Amino acid sequence: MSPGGSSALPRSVDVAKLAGVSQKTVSRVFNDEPYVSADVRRRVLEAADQLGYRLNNAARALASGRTRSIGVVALGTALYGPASLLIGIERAARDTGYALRVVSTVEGDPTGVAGAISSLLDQGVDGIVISEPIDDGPVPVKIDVPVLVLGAPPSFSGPRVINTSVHAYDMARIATEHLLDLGHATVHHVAGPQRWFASKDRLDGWRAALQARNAAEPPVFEGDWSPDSGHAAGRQLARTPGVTAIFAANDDMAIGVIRALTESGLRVPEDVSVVGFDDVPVAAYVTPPLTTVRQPFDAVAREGLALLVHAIEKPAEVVPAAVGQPVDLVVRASTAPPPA
Amino acid sequence: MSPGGSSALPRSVDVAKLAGVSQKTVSRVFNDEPYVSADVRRRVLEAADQLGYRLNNAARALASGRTRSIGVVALGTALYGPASLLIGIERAARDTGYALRVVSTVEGDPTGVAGAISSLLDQGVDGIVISEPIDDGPVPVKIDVPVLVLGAPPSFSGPRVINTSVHAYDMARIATEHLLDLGHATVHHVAGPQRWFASKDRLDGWRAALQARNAAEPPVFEGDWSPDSGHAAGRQLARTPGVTAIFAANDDMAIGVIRALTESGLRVPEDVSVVGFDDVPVAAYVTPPLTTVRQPFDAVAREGLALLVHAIEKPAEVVPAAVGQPVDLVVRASTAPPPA
DNA sequence: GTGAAAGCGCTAACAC
DNA sequence: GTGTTAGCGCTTTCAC
Repeated sequence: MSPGGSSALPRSVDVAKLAGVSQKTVSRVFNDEPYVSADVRRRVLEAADQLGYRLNNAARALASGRTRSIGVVALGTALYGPASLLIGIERAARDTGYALRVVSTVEGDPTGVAGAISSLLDQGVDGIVISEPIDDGPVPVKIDVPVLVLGAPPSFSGPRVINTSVHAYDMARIATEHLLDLGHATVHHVAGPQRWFASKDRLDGWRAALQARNAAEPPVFEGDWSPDSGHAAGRQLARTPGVTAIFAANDDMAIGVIRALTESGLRVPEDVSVVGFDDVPVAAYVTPPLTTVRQPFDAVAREGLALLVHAIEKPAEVVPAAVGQPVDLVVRASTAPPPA
Repeated sequence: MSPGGSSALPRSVDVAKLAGVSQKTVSRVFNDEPYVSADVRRRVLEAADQLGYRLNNAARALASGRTRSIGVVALGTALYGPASLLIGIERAARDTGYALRVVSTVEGDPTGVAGAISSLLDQGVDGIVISEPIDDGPVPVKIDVPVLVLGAPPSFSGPRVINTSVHAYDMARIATEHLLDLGHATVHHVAGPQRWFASKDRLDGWRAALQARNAAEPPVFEGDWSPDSGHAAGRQLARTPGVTAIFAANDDMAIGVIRALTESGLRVPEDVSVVGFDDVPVAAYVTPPLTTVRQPFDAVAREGLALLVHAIEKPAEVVPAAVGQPVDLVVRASTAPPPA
């Protein structure tokens, strides 16, 4: 073996030499630029293949000033909603040709979202997605790339911020109306943590539905998305007279609520109806099968990413508004008319 | 506004100028190199802060040949196990100071894992993590960085491949033995897709437990991790005489199985015991609360990442073997002795 | 259609 | 302790 022999990775000059063209031509081929003859293109590709050449992304980023990657601020949780959304973002990003850098906000980290954004900016990204945002106070970071906020009301604003909503508000409203339509006098709500915009949205939707029907607004229970917190709320609700309908802000809490009701001797849906939110895979297989709301994570991610890429690639143009995505109420067996 | 005025991002020379030092000194400060006087360090930091300076990661990567990022090949699914593992990886990576690039293998993509790895290599990573690997055939990519395979037997091998196991084999064995210990003559198994190494491991553990006790090995049902597939298996099992104990390869399928049994008029656990795998959050709140196996995702990710970083930073040294992480059998109410 | 030269913003190796 | 000099491997600009 010659010293340093075959270990060094080939560079575009090596490909150029082998193909008998200039280095610039290799660059043209790898960037799909026009004005390269079919013959030259083929020769370059062949040489590259033979050498095992890969474009050096760092050099490309340095020279062009663009990283071709998007940063995601995710939540460090395996909750069905956030996890599904992250997958949708990954898929959508790949389709647009952007790579993904992911940072999670840590529970209890004082720097929160701002720290995550700062870290992404350090890494170098052309745009940022804030997925399932939580209200973390102001974000004191100078952000010089477009930001997409997925699923939040426009409270998170700025010069280059794009907001899309997952229509959680409408969905919560529809879920609540479903219960009202069945004849329930009012609907109790087990909310998520109020720092999450998703929780606020659902709370507001629930409230709006009650107000539109002049239904009394009972006190809200605030859970933490866990079945455990749903269970705790359910135990209290079971002791509260007149509770016939409950809307939980996610399926896990709904399942906890149902268990607590059942343990207290109440039947679901004969005595109390329960609606969840998310349509987790097991929702159809718990007892009773859960009426819930299905969110179009993939479509939301795809629409949002398209807008973000637009903002990245055409900074001068105005970003079109998000259309929003339709949602489904999935009626199963956990809801029924109130007891006579 | 002066044209092009304040929009350009500051570079390290700008900081150097402002602080009255050389550009190299700025570099030293930002890389925590020794031999910088406290006074100079402070001045540089102040100047940087004033200008809003950030190190340009692309330039750094180009000059140093290291990207300080790790690529993850994830599965494009919100399944609890894979999602939890991904979060664990993100957390562990952040603690080691590496950034994360994520690519998912797409269902039905012919390039599969190889394509994902290739994409990461294009993006530029110092190491690769293959999380929850599936058997995707050979990987015909020349990989010049260390690779960590999380949770697979060493079938995925190569010069710089590190294997760690989540001890799924042992866990499956313990789960099966739990049922045998309760007095069941044998245990039926609802497996995951056999392309997943995780499924194979669990299947092998189950089989080993049966063989060690000379229990008959009933035919295996292969599901796809979904409650739906568990439900289908459960319907068949309900019709099969002599079924008193079932081990499902994940909780979702276990929940589907339980529902099918219940629909067929069988009681869990009085007539049939069911064990799941994962300990999803709702496991304690379904009916009956599910006996299952809890996996130490965070510890597994942390151990694996530590080994990977070791391999990245000390290429010459031998990577120590993975110790493996302890696991828990969580006994709840879905298991009991067989009917008399 | 293709090529030559310049430079992106850093780190590496060495000098002082 | 600090500064100087060369690149890292591309893209950009402009010439032909």
